[in-house]
Amino acid sequence: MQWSNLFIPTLRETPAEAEVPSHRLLLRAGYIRQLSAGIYSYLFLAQRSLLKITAIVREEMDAIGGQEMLLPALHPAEIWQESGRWDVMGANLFRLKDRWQRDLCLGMTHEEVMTSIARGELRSYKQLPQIWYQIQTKFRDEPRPKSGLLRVRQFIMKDSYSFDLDAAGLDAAYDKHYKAYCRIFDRCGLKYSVVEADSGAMGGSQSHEFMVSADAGEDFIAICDACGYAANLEKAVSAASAPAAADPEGDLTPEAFHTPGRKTIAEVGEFTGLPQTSQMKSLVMNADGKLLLVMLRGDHQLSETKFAAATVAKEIRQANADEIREAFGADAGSLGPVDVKNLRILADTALEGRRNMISGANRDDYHFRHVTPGEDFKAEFRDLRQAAAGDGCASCGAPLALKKTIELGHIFKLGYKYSESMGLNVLTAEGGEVPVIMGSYGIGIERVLSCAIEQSHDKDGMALPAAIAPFAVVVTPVNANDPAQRKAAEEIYEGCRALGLDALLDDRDERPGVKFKDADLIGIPFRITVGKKLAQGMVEFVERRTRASVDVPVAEAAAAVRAKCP
RNA sequence: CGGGGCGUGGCUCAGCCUGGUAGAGCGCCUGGUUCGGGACCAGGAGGCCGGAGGUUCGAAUCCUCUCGCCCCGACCA
Repeated sequence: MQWSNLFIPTLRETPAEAEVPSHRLLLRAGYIRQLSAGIYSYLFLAQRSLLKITAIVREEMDAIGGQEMLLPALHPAEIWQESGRWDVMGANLFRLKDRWQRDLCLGMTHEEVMTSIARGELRSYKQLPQIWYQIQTKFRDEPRPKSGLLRVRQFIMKDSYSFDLDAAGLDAAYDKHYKAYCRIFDRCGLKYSVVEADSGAMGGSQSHEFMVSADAGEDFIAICDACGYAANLEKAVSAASAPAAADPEGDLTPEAFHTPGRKTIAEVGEFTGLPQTSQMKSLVMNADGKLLLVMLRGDHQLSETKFAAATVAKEIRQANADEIREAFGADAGSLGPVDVKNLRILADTALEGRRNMISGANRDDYHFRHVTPGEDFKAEFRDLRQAAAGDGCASCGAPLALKKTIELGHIFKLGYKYSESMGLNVLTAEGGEVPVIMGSYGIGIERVLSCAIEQSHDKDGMALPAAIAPFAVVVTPVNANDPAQRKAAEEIYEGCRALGLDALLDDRDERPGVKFKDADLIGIPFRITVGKKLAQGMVEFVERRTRASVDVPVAEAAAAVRAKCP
């Protein structure tokens, strides 16, 4: 294509609203324009890139036997009510009414629709297994859209669903997806980690996330460089670091002492001269309306995900000040586990075996010293804390690192959640009726592009992987008014096209600086510059990422690009 | 939902405190000179200052309300 005919609205300056690199560059490079908060128009360049990404996704999904469909974005409330998610999803679900005042919503995922198709049609084990997928626009009324295309209210997602007779079948479908996702992200030129994840509201037993490390991300993962263990921070298991000070020996009795105005762990630590690791943190939680006391080491943080899993509660939150006062007779800041009779107490495993620690005394402005978990109070010991940087890896003991990441893809073993709630059953060989076991697998298409930019950019712009760049190569005559340059550039451009390359001819009557800057900005991986060396029959072949430049004869330029592209 | 910030030509911003009906740079259009990393000269187009109401002889500027956008936190497959 000829640049002079195209709509590529590059900006010299960064629009004020953009903060993260991918957002800045998508705007500056003329890929996207914002219509409203979290809602973007994808212009020519973005669309080309997204089409390349979806083509790769399609190829790999088809390769594992996936069958592409396209399902409605507009759903009747009934199917969401059946699965129970009409209520669970709350304000995140876009809801609307039709002219008859019937409730509808815009699909945020498609488990319900897929299951409703399957239950009408899948009747026999002989029809299993199935993998169905689609590439569809999804809608989520995010409380806080942000960071360009990273968190938006309308986005494209590849979602697939597997239907199997039994757990072994689900394992196989899950494994196929796992491998297909690796191939997809490899082909897209991304560096990523696969981590164990919480299956959360989706239900189900096993789940992995495909994460790209980036400062713009909003998820944390814990990762062990030594053995490869990696998990979402919500779920990561670790060996707690050693306490900073040894516990006092002996079978000591809790002893109250006055701590006027000392409420936080840090304040009590300063007051007692003891490190945070010698203290216990008492958190009061409300799980489905019941209060629980949670004990953690002073320097640890509660993982609400682990807590929710331990209590099997649907709704958890921190208890409010009134609830705390009523149950403990003291305010937060002076709470502790000693003599707590009527509440269930959960304690983190890092407290198991510790002795003679500090805790609140359930009396304002008093704490206890010499509190021994298991002796001075009874508790159920569970892994409840969030892993911290420097904790030991649970598998090999090497220190864990925390990384900020963007979630690109997520695969779930759903189990029977939807087949049971929505009545998707098949007959077995024995003639009995059993629910179908399902899996659900998503990829955020725009996030692939955003992550590629986050991973591959410099001060001049994007440096996209060739597989997903809107064009593979741009042919740039330095002086568009020089007939010889023009002719050579056109020949090379046609040569590239003949070799099946997506080529762009920068035929604009602009100064060379402008053309180079724009080419760098929009991230075309290769550039052929037709300039003064044309007199010797040579042109320059420049690689965007490395800036490496080699002179090649005009007749060989197209082939040189071809050799570098996937 | 809590906290903070911002809405002035396509973009970046000044003007607002101390009211007198709008500016710069970039971009855009025309002509000319240029042509290897965002050229130069000359001429030109483009803004009811987010919206509504109020104060005032007079509001981009002061007051009230409202809408929108961004950031931090909470929340979040």
